[in-house]
Amino acid sequence: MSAADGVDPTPDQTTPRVSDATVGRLPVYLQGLLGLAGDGEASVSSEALAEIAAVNPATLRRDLAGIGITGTRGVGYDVKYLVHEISVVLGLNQAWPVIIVGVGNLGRALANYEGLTTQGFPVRALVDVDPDVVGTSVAGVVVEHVDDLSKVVDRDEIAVGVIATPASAAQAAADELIGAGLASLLNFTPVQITTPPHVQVRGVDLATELQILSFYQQRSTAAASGTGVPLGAEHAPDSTDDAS
Amino acid sequence: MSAADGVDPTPDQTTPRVSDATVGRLPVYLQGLLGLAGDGEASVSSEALAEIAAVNPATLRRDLAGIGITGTRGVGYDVKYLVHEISVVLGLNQAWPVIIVGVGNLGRALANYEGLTTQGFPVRALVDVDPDVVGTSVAGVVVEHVDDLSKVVDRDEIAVGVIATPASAAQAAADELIGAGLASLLNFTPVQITTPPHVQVRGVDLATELQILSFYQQRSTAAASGTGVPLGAEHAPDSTDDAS
DNA sequence: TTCTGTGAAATAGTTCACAGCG
DNA sequence: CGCTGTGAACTATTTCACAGAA
Repeated sequence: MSAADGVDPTPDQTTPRVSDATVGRLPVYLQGLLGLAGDGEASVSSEALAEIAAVNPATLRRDLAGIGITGTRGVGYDVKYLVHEISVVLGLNQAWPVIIVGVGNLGRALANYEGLTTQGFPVRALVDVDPDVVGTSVAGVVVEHVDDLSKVVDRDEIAVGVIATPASAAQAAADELIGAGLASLLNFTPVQITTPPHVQVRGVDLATELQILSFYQQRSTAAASGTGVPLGAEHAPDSTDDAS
Repeated sequence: MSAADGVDPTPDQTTPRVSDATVGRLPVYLQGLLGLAGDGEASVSSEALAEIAAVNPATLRRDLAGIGITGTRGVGYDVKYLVHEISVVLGLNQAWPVIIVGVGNLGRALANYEGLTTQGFPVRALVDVDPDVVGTSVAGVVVEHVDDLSKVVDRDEIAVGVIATPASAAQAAADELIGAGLASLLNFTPVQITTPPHVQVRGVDLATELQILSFYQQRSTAAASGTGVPLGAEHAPDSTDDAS
């Protein structure tokens, strides 16, 4: 029983089978490595890089071994080589043009975020529904109408769709992006969008992140002060107000 | 992380020990439940909610049981009750005032994002280093100088610090926030910041998310087209065939 | 000697499957 | 009956610990 789900005459071999957990850490390693490279470091030990990435050294070594990266015993890993290899594994040796749907506050901020372009995700297109916004230029890109989305995706060879619409329009935006042939979406709205299985969606939701922080903060405060109410602010529970 | 390691005279009992995996899903359930509540639904089965949240029903039931939430056999879970209980567990029955450090494009977008305030994370303070920005008003909040950060945190009873500075200033911002007594940080820069163990940091990094998307997109494209180069763009990197 | 690569053990998390309450 | 709550099996991931390459 290979890992394949359904019927697959070609079990694997072509598939190195990198675990999701590993994939999630690769960008962290890469980030740390870029810092080291900037400092002129030629090699790193798994221990040093693990510290930077805040993981266990064994985990790091296993991750690297798992994607076929090998170091030198007694020495460590070659920084430049590592950067290159991880980049290849992540697919960063090529550009992945991005379209942003929804040019409000957030969309505008994203369009202006140069980290995107410099990291290989050039913002090639912006679309919105608002006629007042369509035609304006943001970060050097002219905003087009969302009705032309499919055409635009095709024309600009877009690879990734970013959803920065109001929550109410998120599902529609996703549907259109998928209809245009995209299989990689990044959803900035707080709603869960549903997609066919071949589409990869990742969500970046502020509220979610904050709620998780809130949980841990509450827990640690409670632990510290016995039966703690956090901070100085004492808002008695109750009030489940917005049952919306 | 770092739950009790070695010596702990009081093993637990006070600590319900909710798993990280569960905590990460609670906001998703909550989101789905709010939608159901909005539709006027009075109760849900684990199956229905699991579908909305895209998880296995057993996982959902276990999560809920794990935080002490109980349903009614043969019926399901009471929506309003669930919303309330999850909110309490996440600590959402109180407000967690937020400070944003760095009022650039991103900081401004975050400050204007009303989702924050409506979900119990009011943006109470903004600080920046730029004298041109200090004194201006963004989203109804006057930007103060970062030198006053500690004072501001104290005055406004801030609970969460959001780092929206340029990457180069991220660590310094984190240090100041921690120095001001905060234990919950949300880092929007692409750099890994280091903090003492009692501080919870969560990162929302666009590049990381996109790199992960890139990986999966590349994998699926490769799988689909045999030996695939993705999309129409054919950037043959140099053959990085393994070097093992 | 140092530091990788990896069996093997330990942990964590998921999912099945079903007893049993309402 | 339908659907929860959970033992038990299973799968995934982490971590230890150490053999062995450079």
